[in-house]
Amino acid sequence: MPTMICDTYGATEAVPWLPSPFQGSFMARGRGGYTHAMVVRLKDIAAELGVSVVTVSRALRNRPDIAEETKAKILERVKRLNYRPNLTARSLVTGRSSLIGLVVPDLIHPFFAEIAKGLSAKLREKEYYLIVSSSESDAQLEQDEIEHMLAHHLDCFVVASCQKDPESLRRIGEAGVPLVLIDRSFPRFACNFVGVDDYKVGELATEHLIAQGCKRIAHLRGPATNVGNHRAEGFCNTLRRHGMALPDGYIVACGEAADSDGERRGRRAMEEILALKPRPDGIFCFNDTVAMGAMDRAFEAGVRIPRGMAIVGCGNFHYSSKLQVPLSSVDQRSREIGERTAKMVMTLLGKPPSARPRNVVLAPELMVRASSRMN
Amino acid sequence: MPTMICDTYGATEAVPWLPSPFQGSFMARGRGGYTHAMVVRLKDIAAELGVSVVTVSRALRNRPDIAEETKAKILERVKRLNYRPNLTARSLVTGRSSLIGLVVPDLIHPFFAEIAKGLSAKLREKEYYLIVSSSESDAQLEQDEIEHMLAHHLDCFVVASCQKDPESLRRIGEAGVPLVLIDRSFPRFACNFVGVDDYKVGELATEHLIAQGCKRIAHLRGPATNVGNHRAEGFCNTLRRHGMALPDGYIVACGEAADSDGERRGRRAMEEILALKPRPDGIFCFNDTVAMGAMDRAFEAGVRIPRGMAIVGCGNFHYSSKLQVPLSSVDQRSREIGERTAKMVMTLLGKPPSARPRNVVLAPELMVRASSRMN
DNA sequence: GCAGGTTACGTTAGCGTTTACGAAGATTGC
DNA sequence: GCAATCTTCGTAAACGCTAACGTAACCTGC
Repeated sequence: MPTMICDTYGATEAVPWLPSPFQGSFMARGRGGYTHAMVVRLKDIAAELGVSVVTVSRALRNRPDIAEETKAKILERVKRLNYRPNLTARSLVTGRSSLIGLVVPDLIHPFFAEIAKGLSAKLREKEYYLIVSSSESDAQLEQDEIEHMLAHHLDCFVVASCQKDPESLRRIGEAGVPLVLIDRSFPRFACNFVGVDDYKVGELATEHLIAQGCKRIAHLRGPATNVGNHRAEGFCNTLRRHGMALPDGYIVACGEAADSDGERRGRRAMEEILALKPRPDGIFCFNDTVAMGAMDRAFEAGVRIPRGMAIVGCGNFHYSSKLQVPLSSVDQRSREIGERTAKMVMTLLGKPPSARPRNVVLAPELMVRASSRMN
Repeated sequence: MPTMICDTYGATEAVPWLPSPFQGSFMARGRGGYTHAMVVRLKDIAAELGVSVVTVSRALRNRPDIAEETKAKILERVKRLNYRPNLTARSLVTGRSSLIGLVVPDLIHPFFAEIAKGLSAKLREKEYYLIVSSSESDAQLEQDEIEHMLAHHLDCFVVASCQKDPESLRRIGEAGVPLVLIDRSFPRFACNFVGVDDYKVGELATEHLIAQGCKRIAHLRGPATNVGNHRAEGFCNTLRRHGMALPDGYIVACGEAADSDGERRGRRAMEEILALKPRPDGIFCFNDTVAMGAMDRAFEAGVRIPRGMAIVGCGNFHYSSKLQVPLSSVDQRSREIGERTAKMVMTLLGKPPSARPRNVVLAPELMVRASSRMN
């Protein structure tokens, strides 16, 4: 009975829509829906106290031009009646919604989940909220999502884009909404950006493998985006700087290598690697999922890790340290990306949209584990 | 240089706020902010075509009382001018925001991340959006978040609550907003609910351990919430049904056992287990994180898994299958919870808030892996 | 005692959209 | 051919809030 569904579970007693503590002095919100709940408005409080709506509004927003005494009286009533300002209405007149849009390729991916968490935590302090959308690494879907979210008049967009071409992202700017790209940037598209230096990622991993004594280092590379390209460039240049060879077939493309697919692609890539002669003794993988698949396949072929082949991944996913052979990995500083993004968003909200784009580029950090530790 | 931050990265060419395709026929949005972008309104389209605002609105909402010819003309212009309805304004008058609030204890936790993803995917189809908040398993924070989110006039709340007492959740209902609890319910609080049958979770895991030949089964139990209690009850009753003993010390409490903490608590719990005589030969753990910590500690003590001790976790986290000894785990059907929740939310939106609460209870599914497979 | 300032409010006019209602013109029925 | 309907549109009012301005009342200072 794998999908049994029942409809009686737990206690079924009273409905949670209890009668309100205040006695129905305010009636339902007219036309909109069926809402029979009592929603307190500025008008209600004003009427009760015999002051004007604006005065109540002033008290709530802590404006200077109101007597302390009146303010106290109003705030007391506000609290007692459990008044909540209608942010929708406020938004309509102020032009700010206190909502930030976050679009990422995959919400489950620990990297993006962590960013979302960091971002959300920081924004909360300023009473901003996050509208999230997972684009499933689908460029068209991402585009549609952004288009729809624009209608909600968000104050800022944060996007880890999977577009090939940033053209559709311009529309965000055209709508007058600030945009922060995270993790992924575009070659000829100047834009606020928070992420890690991916060139350094490649450099760091490769330097490490060289330091561990690897002589023939291969790279399972990612897609032809900025991220994939920069990591590959870092890899190549580091080899060159050390005067090391980069034979044909030492760079295997794994494509998108999204979470679900990465392992399979890693396995296939490793098969190509295993067929090489001489066989590489160090592998820098585009991400940890690819690395996991590659490692699995190497095990099956009887390769011992790290002695027979050292492996370094990328992303420092949560489970990487818990694998059979804990995986060395370049950390992407996701938490900090989230927090720094929040900070950037907050400053952006105060600036006119024409301001010069800002970049925050974090240095990656290598976590050395058993999969590449030689001593 | 662990935190190097630079400010020059990638190309810096043009600002993304390009001049709009339409020639400034509509000016900036007045008072609100500094937005110099041109936002097209109903009024603008109406003026261009010499019709009234309402007519344009009718065309956009596909109302019947409009001539096909006029509609076509309007829609063409709408498309050409790249008009987007202002959902904030619409929301103010209709009383619906097309926004759903999701509050979970931890966004990074794969279980909740998956729910968020499933929910978001289904809601997207109906052009609803998700406002998320991570409560960090802090009851007070959760309460504050909900309170703030209420001000945004969301259409529905989806909450995996970490309250001890559901009292604060009533306020959602009082505000006239539907509420769906997920994963966690409350004893005397009737409310819409989507989740897994936690009693069955305990039953399933315990039955399995018994079937594998375990004679002395212990439980590392979770918090004293519905979830923790139901799993423990399922565990106890199954043992009883099979006439098996449950000696003192065979149930060890691990408390909240949130993601970061769970491993540590698992380790500590396992220490208590290891001290028991006779030592248990099967452990049902509250969740996979606890199981991981427990397993680690057991390894250190030289226990062989599953022969010396079989272990079953709960949650079927992504990494559980990739551990040194792949962990058996009761799957929580997170993806389906997300999708079913979306479905419930959608039906709730059409109903008056007084409707009788509905329960969707999914059957858990056991994933048997090496940590408990005896044959 | 009065110009000039300050303090503490109220009045008015929106924000961009939808709903309710009304009215002109076209169409129908007999 | 005229009342009754249907079709297609417009006008007015509202949703809950805030910005801008106005205006009493009260303070100064000399």
